[in-house]
Amino acid sequence: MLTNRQLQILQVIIDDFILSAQPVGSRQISKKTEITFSPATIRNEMADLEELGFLEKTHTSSGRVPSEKGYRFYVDHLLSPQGINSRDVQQIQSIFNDRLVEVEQVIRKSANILSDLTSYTSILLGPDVQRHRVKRFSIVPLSTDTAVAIIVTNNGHVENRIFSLPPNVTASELEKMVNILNERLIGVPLEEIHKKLEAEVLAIFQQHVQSADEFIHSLVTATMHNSESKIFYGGKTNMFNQPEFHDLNKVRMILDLMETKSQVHSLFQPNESGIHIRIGSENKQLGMGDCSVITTTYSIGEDQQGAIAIIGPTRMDYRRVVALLEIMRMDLTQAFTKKS
Amino acid sequence: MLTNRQLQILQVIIDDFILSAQPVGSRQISKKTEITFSPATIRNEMADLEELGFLEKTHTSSGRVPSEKGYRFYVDHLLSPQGINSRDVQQIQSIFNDRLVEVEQVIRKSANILSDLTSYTSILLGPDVQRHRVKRFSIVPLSTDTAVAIIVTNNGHVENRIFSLPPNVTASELEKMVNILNERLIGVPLEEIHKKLEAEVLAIFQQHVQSADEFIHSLVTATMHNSESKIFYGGKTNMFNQPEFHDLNKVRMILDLMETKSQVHSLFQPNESGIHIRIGSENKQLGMGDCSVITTTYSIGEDQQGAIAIIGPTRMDYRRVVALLEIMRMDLTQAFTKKS
DNA sequence: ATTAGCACTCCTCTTAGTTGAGTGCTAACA
DNA sequence: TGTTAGCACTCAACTAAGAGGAGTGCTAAT
Repeated sequence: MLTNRQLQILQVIIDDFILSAQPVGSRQISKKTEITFSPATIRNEMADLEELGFLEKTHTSSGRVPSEKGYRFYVDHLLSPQGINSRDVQQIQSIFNDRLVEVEQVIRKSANILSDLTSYTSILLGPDVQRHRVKRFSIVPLSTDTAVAIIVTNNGHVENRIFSLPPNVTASELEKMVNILNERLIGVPLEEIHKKLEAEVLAIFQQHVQSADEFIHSLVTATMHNSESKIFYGGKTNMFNQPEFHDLNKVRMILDLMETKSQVHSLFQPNESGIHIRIGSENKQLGMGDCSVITTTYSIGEDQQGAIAIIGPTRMDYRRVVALLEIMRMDLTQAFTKKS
Repeated sequence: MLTNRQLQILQVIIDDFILSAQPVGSRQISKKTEITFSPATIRNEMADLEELGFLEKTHTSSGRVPSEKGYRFYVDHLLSPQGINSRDVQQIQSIFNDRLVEVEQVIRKSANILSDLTSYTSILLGPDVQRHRVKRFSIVPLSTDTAVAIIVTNNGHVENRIFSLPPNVTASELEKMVNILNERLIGVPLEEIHKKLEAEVLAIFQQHVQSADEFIHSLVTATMHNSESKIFYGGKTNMFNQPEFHDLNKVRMILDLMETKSQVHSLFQPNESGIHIRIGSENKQLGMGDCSVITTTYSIGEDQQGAIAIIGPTRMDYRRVVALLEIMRMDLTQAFTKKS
């Protein structure tokens, strides 16, 4: 167990390092007003903290730098909630000033504001389209053998996909099919459409139209690989400001990661609420060893969730980011549930 | 006017520099098999070429490096067309192997292959949606005061926008209006919809429904700010490989530029066909002073165009890129006009 | 007109020395 | 016994000087 003095010193060191990005020495610490003991004492304590694994040295005669374990302890035990500057709060509120109707717009703006306020990179996940429910299904023929299927969801999201039409489908048949589809699919979540098509709709189609098999098959392939939730970025190049990312290779790795949808999705905790922090090597993605990721979720309507991630160096201003995410999460949730 | 020997030397220097990124000296040139004269002679010629502005030195006793004027001369007069490796051609053809129905998919894949083959960054512009023509217009109400307007175009593209519904619009009124809209708008290019709405449709609406004004107004604002042509990127971080971009700030500028739609659009020549090359400071965009941009266009259907840009260092392999773009442009044009 | 030879330039790399921030340890002190 | 002053030691960062080498420009010979 750490003594109070050790806790205090650890806190001061991490707070200082987060600001300066420089190894912090005993003399520097002793100058802080809240520190009443001498550099020598501090050196002894630091040696102990290092032995316990909370601090590291970059070389034998350098100041101390927090280790991952140090950061972990810091965020778990030393992170007193921070009040946020009212100017910042105002800026967040400004997202909702101009009555943006579309969810996308709000999220896009949120991403930018978050990256501005943190000076890190933000990634926001929009609502999980797979869980939207069908509001209307329509089919618009384009040529003799192709048509576009359009699904409007309860949230006003529109999915569309071109698919190939079996030969010799008449207009009246098509109309009939669209009617059946609407009867059967309204209220069904997108992720279940293809099951529903095969389980129920196929049988009905077979009674009414020719080439039902092919038709359903076409529709199933068209609706199967439906889009995942959309990804919005803010401040993609903000990490260039951080001294720890002055290395081109690191930056490249992270930028490449952000171009890959599956990798981006892997940054988020599956469905858990609250704020999650992953520090350094706790991130398993290639090239994220020097990053910390703070994630949280927000609600959209009744049963849908979006997610927020902030990516920064391990030397991230955890306190500030956590506070900002807390506000953002609440504001977004409020904005999106009030409405629908 | 340059002598033949000067032309030959200029060509060799640029070809060599494009490959090596190192200033090239007289001895190095004299070793090439096609060069029959001595280093001293070459030095004299180089001094002349420098005086004429085609070459530069990085310092008094360094080898020569092409100047922008040198590159310009090179691409204008020394760029013999290059046959492309059959393996590369094959890879380009592979885009069209698997019958991708959707234009977007083809373009996305093209962007990736282009950046792979060139090892530069590629940007592709999809068709100019504004010039698509309305195939079907429909409106799906979401709540009492909002609805989503959906426009399917002749190419199977789907535009949709949420707009606010005037109070007290009945379902039958809505149906009536959609019918009128379809009668009047089918075949109209998206860019002209709002004009048409105000000029023709408004008058008709006024005869049939209440609150026609508001309704049209809502629709106009919804269709006014329609999406520009979609942008597809390939190899965004490829520039990290180029030694001239080992400077974080340069890279950052370019990456930031690529995040800004208007900036990206400014990279493209307005509508001119053929292949265009802008070298170094011929690019007016901030941070593009060390880049060259090669652009061209391809056709989609009868009257629509997409565009391709390759961004690399001024020390770009112009010959190869031009040859690749030529092929790509033709293949895309062919693929997209055959179909529709 | 071409080229060999040579002095000169200037980048790059290495080595050595200096400085300064910071540590660990010992001994003195309250 | 916990705290602190003092001091020797370490090591990164900076500076200066020198060696090596690639390349040039000029002159004179071919």
